[in-house]
Amino acid sequence: MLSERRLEVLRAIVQDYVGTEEPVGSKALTERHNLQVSPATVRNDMAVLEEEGYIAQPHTSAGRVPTDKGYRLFVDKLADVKPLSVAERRAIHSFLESALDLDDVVARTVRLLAQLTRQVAVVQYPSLSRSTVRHVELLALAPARLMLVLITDTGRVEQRMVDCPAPFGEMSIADLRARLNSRIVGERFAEVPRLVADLADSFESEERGTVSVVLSILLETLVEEKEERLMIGGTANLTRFGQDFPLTIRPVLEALEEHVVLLKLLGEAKDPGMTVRIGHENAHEGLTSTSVVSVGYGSGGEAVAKLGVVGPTRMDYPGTMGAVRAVARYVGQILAEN
Amino acid sequence: MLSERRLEVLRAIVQDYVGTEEPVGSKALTERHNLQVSPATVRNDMAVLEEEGYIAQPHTSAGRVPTDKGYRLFVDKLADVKPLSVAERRAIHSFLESALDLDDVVARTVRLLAQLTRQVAVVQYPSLSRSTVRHVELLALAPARLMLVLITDTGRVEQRMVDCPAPFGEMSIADLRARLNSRIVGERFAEVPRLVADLADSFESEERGTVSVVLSILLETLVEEKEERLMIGGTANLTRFGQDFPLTIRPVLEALEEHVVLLKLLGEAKDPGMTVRIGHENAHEGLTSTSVVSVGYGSGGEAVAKLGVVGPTRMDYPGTMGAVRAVARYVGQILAEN
DNA sequence: CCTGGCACTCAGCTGTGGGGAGTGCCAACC
DNA sequence: GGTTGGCACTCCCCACAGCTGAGTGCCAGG
Repeated sequence: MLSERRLEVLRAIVQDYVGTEEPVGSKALTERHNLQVSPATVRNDMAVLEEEGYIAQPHTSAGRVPTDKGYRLFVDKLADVKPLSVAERRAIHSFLESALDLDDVVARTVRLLAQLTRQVAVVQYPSLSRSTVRHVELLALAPARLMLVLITDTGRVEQRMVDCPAPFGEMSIADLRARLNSRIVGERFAEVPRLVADLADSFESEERGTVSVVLSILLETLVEEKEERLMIGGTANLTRFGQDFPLTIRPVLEALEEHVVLLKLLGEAKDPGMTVRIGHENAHEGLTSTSVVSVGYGSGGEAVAKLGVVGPTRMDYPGTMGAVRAVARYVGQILAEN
Repeated sequence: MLSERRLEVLRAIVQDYVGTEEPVGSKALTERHNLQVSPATVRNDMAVLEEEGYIAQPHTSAGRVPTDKGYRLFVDKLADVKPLSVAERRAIHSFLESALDLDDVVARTVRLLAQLTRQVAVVQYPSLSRSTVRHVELLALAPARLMLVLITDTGRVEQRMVDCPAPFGEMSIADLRARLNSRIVGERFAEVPRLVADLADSFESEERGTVSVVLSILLETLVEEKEERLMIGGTANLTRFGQDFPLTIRPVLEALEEHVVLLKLLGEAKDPGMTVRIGHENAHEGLTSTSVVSVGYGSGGEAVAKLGVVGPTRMDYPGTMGAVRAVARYVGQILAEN
């Protein structure tokens, strides 16, 4: 167990390093934080912190830099989430409020997060399976072609083409639409497979083919991990990373383009509150020098999706966490209002 | 007017520079291209080309680099679009064919373009105003709240919330929906304002408020330049740019995040065929060291939107143009099939 | 356990000196 | 007039060396 003062030294190192982006030495520390001890004492503390793996030296005769483990301790024990100012909160709310539709809400959220944190923002669309059904529409496009449109309570709209095995009548489509809607509107999408399981049985045999195709497409649309979408932004902030650049930025940009990777990353964050994954805690190797701060958001008590930011491990954790949390709250509110 | 051989020299310079990313000298030129003349002659030609502004030296005693004007001449007169191989075309088609919906088509197109050209890809969603109406849906969400859903023949779906001045009956909604659809389905969105202008008049006065709110939201959705959306990808390719990096990459990433800027950029390309804007020809200052190759795509004869790539002025123009054109064609086909 | 002192380390900057690729110019040649 | 080989010149780039200074580890004394 580290003494109180050593923790204080670690905190000071993290803060200074985040601020200056340069290894911090013992003398500078005592000058900028009133630790009430001499540089020599701090040096001893640093030696201990280094031995325990919380900090490291880029090379001999350089200052110290926090390790992933050091940031972890900082985040868990030493840092408080920094709440946003009233002005910031107001700005967030009014910016999100004027969104036109869900795409716009998501797009604005991304911009907002990127701007507030000065990092890369990632916002997942509300998951279908965790939303409820607002409406299902079936449109006849051609004699044997339908369009299936799903609308959720969070405003998300998904459409799919359906190629039917045989032509269908206008009446039977209307009938199917009505029956589908009466069964599932207001229900959670996760329940839909159960609710429509026997729907085909109640149709005449010549229509059953069409009905079952429609249903299978409907169910396909709901397959978890296929239905999830996200939007990213603020990649220009990556240029503030550091100097060496194909080495740092490239893999990150590549990882960000792989939405599947990002979705998995967000999915792994099981913590009901905020999750911070630091450096090597991220499984994906392109992201081992970044940290990911994520949190669920939702209109009611329960999260319908996640959002967060990706930035260098050397980031302002309290500020970032504050911004992420605040934005998540307001997005939830906005979704609830629609 | 430049002699035949001087043009040949320019072409050789462009090709070599694009290949090596290094200023090209007279000796290397004569070795790699059989120009049938000595380096000294090439040097004389280069001096002329430089005087005319087609090439430049980064510093005395260095090789030559094409200027924007040089690339312009190369693209206009010296380069042929390089068609893709059969295998590539087949891959494009099968990759796009398995798309589920419009979002997926656009997303796949972006990936494809980015991969083929190894540059940043930009794909605009089919413009609403240049599409035709497939269906309009009105859903009652609350006593005085509607959701308006527009579906185009290109598969694009837009939704908007409508807050009505007064509660409405289920019947009147069905009525409005039916009348709206019968007027505009199959028509081009651009015609919609004209077609619905007098629709409110035919309703009872107590419903007229709701109807006109719905119509105004409908029209608002169609306002050009507000309805346009796009998707970008392949930003990781920016890291192949060069060495100095906040200076080159940063403004480009920033410009790319400004979708408004990109839309304007694409909109400016009036050429019915392919448009290439080189370096300073791009109005936006973040993009003065990039070239933009764009082309319209569409299901029928006429373009419903544009797509293209953004890359360094030092890019493989023939190859890029070939890829952009091919992808645009296949996207058009896929849209037509839906 | 804290502190001042001291020797040591080493990244980063600066300055110097070739090496080499490339140029411009000129005189000769076809 | 266009083309060519020769030649002096320019200047970027790189490698090497020396210096500086921030920072460290260790130790002896408080």
